[in-house]
Amino acid sequence: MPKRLIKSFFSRSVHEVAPDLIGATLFVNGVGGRLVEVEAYHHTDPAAHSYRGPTERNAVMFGPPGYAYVYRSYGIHWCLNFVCEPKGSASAVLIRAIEPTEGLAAMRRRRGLTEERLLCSGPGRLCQALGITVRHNGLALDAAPFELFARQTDVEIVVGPRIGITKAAELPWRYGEKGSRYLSKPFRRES
DNA sequence: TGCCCGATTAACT
DNA sequence: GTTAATCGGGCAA
Repeated sequence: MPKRLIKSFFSRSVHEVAPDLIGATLFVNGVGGRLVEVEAYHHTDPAAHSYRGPTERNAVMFGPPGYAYVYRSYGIHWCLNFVCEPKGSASAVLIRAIEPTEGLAAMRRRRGLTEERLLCSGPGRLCQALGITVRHNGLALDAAPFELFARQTDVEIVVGPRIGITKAAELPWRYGEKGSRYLSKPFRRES
């Protein structure tokens, strides 16, 4: 029986939570799969939305851990984050890619695609496939429509610089499952 | 108020 | 490899 992730799981440093999320499973209304790629955003990090202090958009990041922070990216896409650390530290993990296992038909309908590998391989793509929008902003991760379970087997984790940012771009705060076909982009070294 | 640009994606060449 | 799509946050004026 898989172990459900509860709020205490998220009440730690983003740098501990992020690698621990690789191999965990996420479902939204029963649709989802294995997390294979995430990135850590710390409040002292110039690339983090919380870096310049609280605003209407990032308010959830300043609340307690174990909640979803959803924001619009490039005016088009939605991106899903998990708030971590003690309340007020305003740090979060961005979910970047999922290996789809449940609800493939619903994902294909939402994405208008048939190719499985591209269904959830990117932060905007996975939100579209799982039906995540701003309606999910601020919802608890241990209650419906979310279901989040710890990984049950060991995984090999690779680390690298984060994608698509200009500030603090050199920090190796991107985590992925070694060799996964569902990554948004390959990691430079997989050894 | 106006302007710039981003934790992106897909459709181009 | 390049670029358009599209919108709200953040900051200058």
